[in-house]
Amino acid sequence: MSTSDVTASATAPHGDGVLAHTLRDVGLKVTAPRLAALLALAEHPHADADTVFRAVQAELPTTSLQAVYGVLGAFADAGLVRRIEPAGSPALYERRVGDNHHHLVCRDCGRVEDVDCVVGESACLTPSSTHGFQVAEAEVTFWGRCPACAAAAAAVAEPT
Amino acid sequence: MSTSDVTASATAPHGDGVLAHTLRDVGLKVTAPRLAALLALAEHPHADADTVFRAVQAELPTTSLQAVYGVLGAFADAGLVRRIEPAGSPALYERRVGDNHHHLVCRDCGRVEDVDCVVGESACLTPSSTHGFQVAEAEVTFWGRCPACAAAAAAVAEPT
DNA sequence: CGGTTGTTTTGAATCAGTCAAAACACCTGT
DNA sequence: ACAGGTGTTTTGACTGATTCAAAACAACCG
Repeated sequence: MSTSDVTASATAPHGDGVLAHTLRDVGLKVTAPRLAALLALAEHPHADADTVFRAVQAELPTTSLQAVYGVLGAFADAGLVRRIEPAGSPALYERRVGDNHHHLVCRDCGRVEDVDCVVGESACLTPSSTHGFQVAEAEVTFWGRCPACAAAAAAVAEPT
Repeated sequence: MSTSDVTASATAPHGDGVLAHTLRDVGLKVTAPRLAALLALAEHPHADADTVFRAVQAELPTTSLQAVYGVLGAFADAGLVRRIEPAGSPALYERRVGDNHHHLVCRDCGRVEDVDCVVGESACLTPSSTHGFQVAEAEVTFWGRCPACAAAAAAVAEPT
């Protein structure tokens, strides 16, 4: 069985499920590639364009990579997904949005985990000096080593 | 007059000034492109590789872009400069290093300003949940609009 | 069910950065 | 002072991620 059965009705080519409503609610047309991309993002909470592409392609083999870029761009513009770009990685997309959470990134393998805001929204949004900037958002990235990479590094250092 | 007179002595082809010592102190050979790059970074506190390249080229026309990438990479490895990669910009290099400061980035024009750490080093380094990661560093980026872009945006919205 | 508008396909191009080998030059030791 | 070894720079090609543009297509409104 596939991950989602797209039931066609008389008026809605791609069904009327939760995902379809999610799209319509932000004024986007409901298409198969978009539904598949939403599903892919649900399964891969921090996916790059290529990961989404491959997941979408598994269900819809004719989908092009450019379509995925278009879909992800539309999602980001609509506020449906957040786009993050950790140094050294391609852009990642996540559905968890609007809650001011931050990220933990492994320097070795690039793995990303979510972290709730440390010091509360207001402190996060208040730099000591703004240089006259209108500050809209504070983005926090914690860099470190994930458990797997820490274990691998320890094994190399102490090969017994 | 040029920005720096490189005085050749019997033993040191590229002088023995402060910048040369900076390089020797971290075990790097002193070369003209490296001195020029250090100067360029002093004049442009958040410069991308191309900006450094053009500044170096002004003094040393034969310098290649790849040399600049090499120089900046060597500086970063030696801890002489910090490399930041704000989303949507190419990598930027800055000489201010080791003081855990953060950045204010203009969403419109990409301008970058330094900001001292908001809540103190320890709080910055302590996420609420680490998912088992060994956290080494917290990077904070404040996104907003610089004064110039805010004024430009206001002028468009209110064209009178 | 037809038309409009927005989406996807197709194909090409750009930008930032990396890789590799050969020419070169800094620095050490004599 | 000078020659050698090692690290740097040049030269040239190449990759990965993303964007641009035009034509074919499909969702949605009436």
